[in-house]
Amino acid sequence: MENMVLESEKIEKAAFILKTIAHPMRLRIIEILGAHEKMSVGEICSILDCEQSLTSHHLSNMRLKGILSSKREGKNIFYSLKEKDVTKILSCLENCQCNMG
Amino acid sequence: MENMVLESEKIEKAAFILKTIAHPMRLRIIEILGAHEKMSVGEICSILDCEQSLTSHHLSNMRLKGILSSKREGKNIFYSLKEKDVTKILSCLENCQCNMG
DNA sequence: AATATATATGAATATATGTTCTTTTATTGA
DNA sequence: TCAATAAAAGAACATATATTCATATATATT
Repeated sequence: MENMVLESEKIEKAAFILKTIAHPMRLRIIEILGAHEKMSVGEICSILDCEQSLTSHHLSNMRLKGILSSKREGKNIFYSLKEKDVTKILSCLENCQCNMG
Repeated sequence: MENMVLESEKIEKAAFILKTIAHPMRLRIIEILGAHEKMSVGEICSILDCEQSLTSHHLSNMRLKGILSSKREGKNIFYSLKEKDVTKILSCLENCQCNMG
């Protein structure tokens, strides 16, 4: 294709990232971490009003896939965005949405 | 949350859109339609080098979910982006990716 | 009307995802 | 060392998604 924005390898990567974040809870997590630098699992749980285990599954899923990083401090484990840039996808969606659906 | 970019209903919507497009073939379709205004199923098939039925499934999936629209002209059915704004998600990804993963 | 072409549709299937519940591991502090 | 707290990990399950194959529908052409 002439005007391709993304070449083939990058398309795969893009799809992978989108798939990883395409879930309401995970988007909220990204939003929270976009605003907070780092946050413990417990704090995230209570903000999202979501069970520990489920929250933890989502968090480690995103960590495994390279979106988040984590660091233990005492009893807590703090998660943060590996690249703040992901939040740009959210603001982008914010703009797109008015017109769509 | 204080600094929320997206409120709750919009988060759901955003997740829905992301989920809908989070697939290599579908991203390519969006890319193509971002560059072409409208294109027939057959043309899309051959550009993607993808089987008719699979292509059609992806296309109607995205149409059902409000990302694409379609219009028959003779034997062909032409698809187009319902909102060109979706392509912004791709360019956004393009920028994000250099740093991620 | 018969045929060819373009596309959609549906069933079948394999695979992936999301969620819940239970158990385990790590850390701290008594 | 024991109990408490924080989080991870794993099994089980339900649900969703992607793909293939076969068939149906719509249009155009003869």
